[in-house]
Amino acid sequence: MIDVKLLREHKELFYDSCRKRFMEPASLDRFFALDEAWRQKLKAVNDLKHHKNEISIRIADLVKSRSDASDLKKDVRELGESIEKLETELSSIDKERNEVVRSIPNLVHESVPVCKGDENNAVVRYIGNAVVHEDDVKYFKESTPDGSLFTITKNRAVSHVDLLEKLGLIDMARAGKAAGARFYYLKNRLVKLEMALMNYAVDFLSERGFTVVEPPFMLNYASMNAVTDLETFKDALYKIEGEDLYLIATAEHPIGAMLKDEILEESELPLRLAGISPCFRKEAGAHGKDTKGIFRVHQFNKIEQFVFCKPEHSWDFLEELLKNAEDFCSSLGIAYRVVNICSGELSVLNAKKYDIEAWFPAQGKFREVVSASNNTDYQGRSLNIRYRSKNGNQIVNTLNSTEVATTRMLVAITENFQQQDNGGISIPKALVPYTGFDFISS
RNA sequence: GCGGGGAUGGCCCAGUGGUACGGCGGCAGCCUGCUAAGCUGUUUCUCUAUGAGAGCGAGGGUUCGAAUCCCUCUCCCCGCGCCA
Repeated sequence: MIDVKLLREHKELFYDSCRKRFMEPASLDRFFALDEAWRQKLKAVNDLKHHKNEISIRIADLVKSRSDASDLKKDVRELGESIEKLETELSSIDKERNEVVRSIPNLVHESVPVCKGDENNAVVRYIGNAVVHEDDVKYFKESTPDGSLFTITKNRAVSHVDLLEKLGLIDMARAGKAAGARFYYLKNRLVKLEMALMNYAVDFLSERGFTVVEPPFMLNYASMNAVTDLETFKDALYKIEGEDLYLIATAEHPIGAMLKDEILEESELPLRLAGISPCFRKEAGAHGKDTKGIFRVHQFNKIEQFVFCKPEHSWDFLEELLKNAEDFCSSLGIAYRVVNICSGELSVLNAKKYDIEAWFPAQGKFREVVSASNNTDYQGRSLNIRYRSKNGNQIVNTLNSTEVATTRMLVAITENFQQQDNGGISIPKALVPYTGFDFISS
């Protein structure tokens, strides 16, 4: 959540941020109305309580000296009733105000392009040498900076669904029968390839100073509500029936919640954590999108980068996390572009977000494979994670970024590394030490 | 799942109905050539702040008054059961 003190003292920052997000500032107006009512009510309640405490102390004296206190007791009982009534009103105002505060989005960073729609995201850079079908050259050039390196081909790459089915590496039909749409069975060498991706990513981040963590795959309501904006995400999260448990949609959730309500030493920061977990998503709003194959699924594995740091370092860390993910893509030989997500498409938590979009030659498109966000102090405040400093306890900043989401990267590899002559898939060199083979054939 | 024990400020810990004791650590100041020691103050949250309110795992209840008594729940420790 946002800093309520900052909101009171610099309301213009928040109205400006709302405008950048193309949101009505209704929640801000509502907050100020409720806050005013709350303060008045609080003052009244505190005055009554003060009075009550004073009388209680007098009663204590009377009781100690064995005198009669029944008149005073009657007064206090009546006071108690007034207090109870006011407190009920106060807590209902407080509850609504807190809900309103939680709906106020993070401040948008000044470097974020102000506009609506993914098509207006700013292209930051393009890296690699994409193989582009001749029909897609126009789109490719429009989607990348001038002078970007690419290779034109006349042969359209086969879709991952067709190729993987043909090679006996996935079974979508039976997954549909057993579990439903957007589930999959991976088979044979594709399983090994996925494990190789995960092992490689874990080693990659370990070498860059990350502590590898396998977290709980479910969280309780309090943790989930603190680590993410549950109102927005409840349609994306699976709830366990009859239990206070939600399946995680990313390791970001349990890693963030890991330090909930803790006070860290300044010397412990920054903390670089690499979470490895399955991710469960309802994809409720994605009807009709990417319905075939394993590009958009209800369950996938992901290695996630997460950083807890001091506020003055978080913008450097956003670049570091992005670099880690970029280097990983590059090392696999996947061409990609980096986009700076525009203000209208940011989540409530984000101050700024970069996506890495890999080149998918069969689709003839750049598609999201990585998302790197700086949530500044927004998530840290909801989680109540602080660190000791000379100026008192301060809220940590949190950042997260995909390192690799396996299913999307398996699709990228399948589309980019398929062999036109023999219909097989070659394995990116960096992964061969992990797979133990360098080719998948029929 | 069953039985027993526990949860108090950043940490440790006292507290059997009268408004949370003491220690450690941190911070500030004093004192000594420096350092250490010592001494003094301070230490959580909220508010319209020379003041007041809240806070003893969470939520209810009894009471003028609850860390303390009662009920429900959570987590941790010990033992039993079950178990990859």
